[in-house]
Amino acid sequence: MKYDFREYEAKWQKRWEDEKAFEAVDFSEKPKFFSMVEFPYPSGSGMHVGHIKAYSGLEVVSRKRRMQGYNVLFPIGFDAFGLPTENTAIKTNTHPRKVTERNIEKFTQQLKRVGFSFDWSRVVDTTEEDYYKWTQWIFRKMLDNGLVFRDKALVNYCPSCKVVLSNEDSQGGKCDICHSDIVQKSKDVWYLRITEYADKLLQGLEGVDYLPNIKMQQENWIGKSTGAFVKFALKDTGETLTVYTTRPDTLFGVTFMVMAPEHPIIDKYSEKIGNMDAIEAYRAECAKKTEFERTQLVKDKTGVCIEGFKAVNPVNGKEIPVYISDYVMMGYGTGAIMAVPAHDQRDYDFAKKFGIDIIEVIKGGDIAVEAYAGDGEMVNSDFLNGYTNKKDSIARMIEELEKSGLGEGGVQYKMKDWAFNRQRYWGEPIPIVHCEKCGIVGVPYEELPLRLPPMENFEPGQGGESPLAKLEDFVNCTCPKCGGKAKRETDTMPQWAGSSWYFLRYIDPHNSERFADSEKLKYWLPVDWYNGGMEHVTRHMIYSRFWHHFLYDLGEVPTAEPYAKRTAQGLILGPDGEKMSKSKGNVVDPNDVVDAYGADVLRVYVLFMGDYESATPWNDSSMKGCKRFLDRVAGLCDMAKGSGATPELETKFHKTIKKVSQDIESMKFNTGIAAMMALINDIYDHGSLTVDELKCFISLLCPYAPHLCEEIWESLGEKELLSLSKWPEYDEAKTVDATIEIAVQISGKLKGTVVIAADADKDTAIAAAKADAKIASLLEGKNIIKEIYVPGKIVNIVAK
RNA sequence: GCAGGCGUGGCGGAAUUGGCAGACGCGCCAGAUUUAGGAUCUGGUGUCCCCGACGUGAAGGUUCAAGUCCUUUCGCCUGUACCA
Repeated sequence: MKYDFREYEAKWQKRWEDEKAFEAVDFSEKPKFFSMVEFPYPSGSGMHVGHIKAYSGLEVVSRKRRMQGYNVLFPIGFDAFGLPTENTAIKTNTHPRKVTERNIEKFTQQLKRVGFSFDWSRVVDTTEEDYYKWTQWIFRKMLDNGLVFRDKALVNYCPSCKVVLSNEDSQGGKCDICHSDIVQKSKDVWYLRITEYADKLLQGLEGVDYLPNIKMQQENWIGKSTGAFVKFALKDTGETLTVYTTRPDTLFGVTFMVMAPEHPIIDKYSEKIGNMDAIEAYRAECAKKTEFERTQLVKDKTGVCIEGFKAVNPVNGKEIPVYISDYVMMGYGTGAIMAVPAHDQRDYDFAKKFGIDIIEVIKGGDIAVEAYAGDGEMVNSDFLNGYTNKKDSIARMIEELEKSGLGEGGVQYKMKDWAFNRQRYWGEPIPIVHCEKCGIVGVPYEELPLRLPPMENFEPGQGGESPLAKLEDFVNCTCPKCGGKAKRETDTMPQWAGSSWYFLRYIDPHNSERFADSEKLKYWLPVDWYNGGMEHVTRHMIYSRFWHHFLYDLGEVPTAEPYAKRTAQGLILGPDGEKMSKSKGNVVDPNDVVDAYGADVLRVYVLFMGDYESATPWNDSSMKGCKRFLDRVAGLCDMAKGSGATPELETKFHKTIKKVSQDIESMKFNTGIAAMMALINDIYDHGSLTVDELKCFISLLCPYAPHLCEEIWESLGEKELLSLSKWPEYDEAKTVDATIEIAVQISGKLKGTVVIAADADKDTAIAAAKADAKIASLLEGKNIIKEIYVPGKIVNIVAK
């Protein structure tokens, strides 16, 4: 047979679809396997080969599991709300709904051409009303449960485009679109209180099977720290300034305090402050910097000393100055710090610049040169003097603080609450109304979905408001509570919302009563294996784990954790070794590859090109090697006759089945394919194989190159689909060779090899090695000091 | 700065608990076939001073034995929120 993919790829794709070969069955008796890939954002430029690699991993796993008798749910959908679609809509004067439909169609066509075994009956689209109804429903539940609140926040604002920008779109303080200067603007923001779940999210990591680096990234993102809250009296105000510190035991080394420039206490006492002008000027400077810029570590600290009040160190009564500086953020801790310049480099730099005292309280460094952050004996610290273990000194200080009521132990998280509103059209409307009398009122559940109203012009409203603010019919409404006049919230949800629960909708995508049926949830949850990009392992995964934990607490889902296992694929780089991007012109379109080489070659190549978890550059000629491999597979048909096993090949077959099976489970697809290539080389060397062996070979290859394998399977007279037939099994005993070649070393240097029985004992192996003529001559006249035999590997004779 | 990761032939990459470094593929070289190109087939291909020695970013160390373990160091990539 020839590898003539144009003849049959479409044929098999149609047959899989006609026979519903890959549709999951709810409540099947078979063991369930829920494998999920990150659903794509359907962009206008279509898919690139990176998507194909991202999906091919679990595609192969899923196909193998089906052949092993699992009831597999391998779904796909579209995360279709988002800014790029809205921008395309504005630019081309097309409704985002239309743009989305067009893009989804394009993606669907591309995905189907590659022959992915998705369950196409369960496709979800986050922008459909019967999907976002439930996104809004979950949000409403959060509102009812006190997890939604409103607060002021500083946002990146482009005065020219009149839009709020993400940090990503405002790097370097310039707007990504028009390149004008960004300003920091205070704005009302809806928050989800994710910090309430910080501990649960941290503890939940203990029971899940994520790659270790993924787990660590999530732990660091949540960032739990233990320390103490300490109260400093502000003299002449009656106010206390509370700070958070991880090292309360360094309190005797505090020589000044720093507040974030935006700290509200400054405004409260502005009349007492003598240099308010200087402070306002400094604040104006800070407002120009984005958070991104403020967070760049700079040696040269800036700040202003507040004239008007001083703080009192609670442990020694010393009066110390209070500064404002932009290295302190409102968003972490309390927005103010106690500065210990001797033992914190940032405080040290600040103290040096402003000529503030530096008092050593931990011995071990040279504070004339730099801050010392290591451990050591406590000095200059009254009752803490002599402590050498920081755990003890911290505990003692907390004890003292709590006794005197000047502070208490506490924990802090790096993780911030989730800013949940965007001033955009193409997103889920936030189901809230603002009533003059009742305040914030949720839209009643029976009124969901709160539909995105039709609109012509998606340009943002005045002063960076959502486009929806321009629609009076939408904005003006009656309060669900009192029936009086009210206004709707016009902001929409961020893109993260729809993707926070989509795995639940796959389980029951057409349910109109509930987001998913409880029994089905019980059957399918958790997702057994979730694969996606490294860039989503913190934000997306933590957000969706948060939503799931919340639903679990409500009793709506049967598991606390949504994902039992998580892996991540590496990027495909352009042929130039750079990240693929339109602007660099190094993007490879999967359609072009399918046209020229066929879907099977594309599938095999993206998994063979390198380690699945690492970034690998695309290489056209390397892909041709995969084409040659499939040519040779097709060629096996002409060599196959008879049944049973070929003695010369039998062990090789069993070894290959084992290797391919294991490598799929550990996502070492490249070495699994290499094993099949090595086997086919052996078969060609041997010159023939049996029909049974051919069937075994194509069964192993089927998850990778299903079209070709189905075609060969059919040509052998089989009527049922290979994709649903049995995965080959191996006999462990037959994976071992009778004789093996082992290396022989003399004093650790390789000198030759010798063939011995696989089960030979140490004496036999060493005797065989010594019997070798070359080894014998090299050993002549030498004293043998030690003889080592590592079974199946090596003999090492240490001689002098 | 912090966190995570990576350095192996001309290239992508292989190497259980330390046990024959370079599997498999690309590329390259030679031969066969072909009017030529392409395709295909066969053989070869880490380096060198080639019956021997040297080789996994660099330098030390542990060991009978190190790509793998330890120390120091250099370079690169990714994420990032100066986190008190």
